[in-house]
Amino acid sequence: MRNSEKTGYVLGSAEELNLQKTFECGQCFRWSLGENGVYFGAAGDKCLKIWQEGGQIICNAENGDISFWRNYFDIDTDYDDSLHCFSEPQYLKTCADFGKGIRILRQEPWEALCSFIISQCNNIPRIKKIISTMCSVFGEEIGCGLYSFPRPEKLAALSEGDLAPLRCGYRAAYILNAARAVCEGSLNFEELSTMPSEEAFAEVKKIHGIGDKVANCFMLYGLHRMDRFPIDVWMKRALERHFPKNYDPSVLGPYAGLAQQYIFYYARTSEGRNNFECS
DNA sequence: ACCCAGGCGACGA
DNA sequence: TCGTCGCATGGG
Repeated sequence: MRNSEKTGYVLGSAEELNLQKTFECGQCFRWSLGENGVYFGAAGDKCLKIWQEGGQIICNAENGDISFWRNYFDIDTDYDDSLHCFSEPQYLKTCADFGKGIRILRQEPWEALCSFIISQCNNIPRIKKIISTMCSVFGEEIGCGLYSFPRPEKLAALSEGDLAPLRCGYRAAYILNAARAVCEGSLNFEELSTMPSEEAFAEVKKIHGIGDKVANCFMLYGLHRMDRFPIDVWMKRALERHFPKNYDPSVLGPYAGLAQQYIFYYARTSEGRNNFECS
């Protein structure tokens, strides 16, 4: 599996893992496109460089922890298995074809929860900026010029005033509250990951500042619960315009979350006034 | 000036 | 259970 050039490892094919779509579909906020088509970014306290060479995706992990990244990119899941669920309506099929190569990243639970608390009533470039500042101010250096995502223990000890440099407004109180809930044990990621989906959903929503949308995003991206179907303003518009009235996404079964990602990405890309990146 | 952004909680009907 | 509002900030 070892690539002949540099210290790169072959993660998979560009067919099954499309870097541009995966990083820019709105599920994660800490990846950037650098020189020569090389993406660099971080998850938790690990950084990575990753790029396409021919039909293959090659990565270079600073500490060589390849199993972490195979898990992160969900390499062992065959996404084609889900496609038969997305044959109707036609709009969904279009979205799924368009989004082929997107992978639902297995992000660290706290990072996903905190990121999507920040995302509420916010735009993607600004979400990225707030998270980047949060990491550089409260995280540790991890190489590549990047910083780790601050642990809840670190944030729980802070005051709202300490978060002022983030310029995240009213979300600061929600961040601190969630961090404290994690530290006190009232929000336990390991317990949540073993609970039935709806039960875990109700449990997460007990935290002040976490509603339907953030709870679903946390479960989909932070716990890899692929049945969750977050609905934001973009999804709402897409559902109103392109799906039957009172459409029930649970007909998408265990892959509803993946369908949601395809729809969100397609809606933003094809109908979007705003793009994903800063102008 | 006004509107919007991967929302949420409080409040009133 | 439903709609409406303020919340803090920045960009178009």
